[in-house]
Amino acid sequence: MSEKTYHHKDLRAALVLAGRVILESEGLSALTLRACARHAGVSHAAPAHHFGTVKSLLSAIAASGFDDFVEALEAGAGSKTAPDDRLFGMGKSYVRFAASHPALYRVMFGGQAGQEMSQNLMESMSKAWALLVGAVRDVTGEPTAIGAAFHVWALVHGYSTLVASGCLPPAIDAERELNQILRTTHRAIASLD
Amino acid sequence: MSEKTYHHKDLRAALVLAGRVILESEGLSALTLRACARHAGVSHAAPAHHFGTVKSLLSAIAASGFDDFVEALEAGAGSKTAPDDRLFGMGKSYVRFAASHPALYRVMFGGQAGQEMSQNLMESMSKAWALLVGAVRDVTGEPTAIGAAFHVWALVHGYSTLVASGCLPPAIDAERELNQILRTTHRAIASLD
DNA sequence: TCTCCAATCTTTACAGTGACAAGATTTGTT
DNA sequence: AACAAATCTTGTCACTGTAAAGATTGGAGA
Repeated sequence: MSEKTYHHKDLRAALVLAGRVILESEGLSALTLRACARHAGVSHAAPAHHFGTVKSLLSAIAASGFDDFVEALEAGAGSKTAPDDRLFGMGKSYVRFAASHPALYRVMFGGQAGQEMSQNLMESMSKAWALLVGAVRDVTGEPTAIGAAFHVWALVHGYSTLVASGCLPPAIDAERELNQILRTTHRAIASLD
Repeated sequence: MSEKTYHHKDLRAALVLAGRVILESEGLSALTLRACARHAGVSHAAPAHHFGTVKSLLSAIAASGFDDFVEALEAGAGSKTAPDDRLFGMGKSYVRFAASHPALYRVMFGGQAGQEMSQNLMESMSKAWALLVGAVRDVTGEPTAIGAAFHVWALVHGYSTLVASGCLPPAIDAERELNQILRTTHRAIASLD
């Protein structure tokens, strides 16, 4: 890789990556266009042509995060065949992802989702949602398990944000509590409704 | 009220109020120390002595939000006597608050809670938590209903953030769905465990 | 192959922001 | 009445987002 070329290759991806690194290491307040530019070794105005506004960069980072998120969910379901096991695996992976990438997770969901989501972001998000609906449908047996899926989503999402924000009350073991909650909810949605 | 006095009275409260107004009307990105100062009719550096850093202002706004939040929860439980009704009322008020103050709600919980919470914020938050634990305890009959309370909290909090972020999937009626979810969870935590 | 154009990056510039320091005004206490 | 502490103002600096104009590159058509 040539060093001092005018830096042509894939700056857009490099900036997104730099943004994610900064996000995890220094927090959201340190995530600036100029910081990403420095991190990528380009001038401070280079990101402009790729992103224009800073919200656009945030949106791209969120989309990138959702891609990894979907991967994690699929890995969580894994090679298991029993619907219950698959849903439990997804739920655990969901929370684990939020816990290990708290700042990213907050960007993914905290960005005024309904407002100005890029098409790319919208798609990545829908993918995760479809994954969840499918897993819940296999458990409940309903043809369209939207209601139950939303129930599960709200539960796991809420648990994740609480954990990612450090709101977990003391004297609660995260893993154990998650198991408990998932089991209870599973019973509730699998039996009736 | 004298007009051109050196502006002595309760600037701190005025700044918090201005911050909340800006937050709801123009969003988080417009919430700056200088904007609050302008809104309150003082110089740009006036907030410094009251808050110092901008995170301090955010923290104060969050605390103020939690105070209103606790009020709303109490009003939601209202004068009802049946534990179930009280919990349901609180849950509905919880979501309604988040839906009608989305930006504020995000500040209340998105602020790296475990990190640098002011003492004031910590207390206001604990108050809401205690309220919830009490209501859940009355429903389940457990002496310490921490687990079940956390379950309910995660559920309602997740639902709220999804609604406040506009992530509600189309073809879902918010009120109706909330009722459904609350009922299902109520059955689950009231029966066993 | 050569030329020219569009995409990409750099340089320069400007308004806003957070934070700090030093000075002005007010309040309260002795 | 006088002094000290609290409160607000003015001035300043580094940093940020954004825009405009100039430099460099890669590729398409001759």
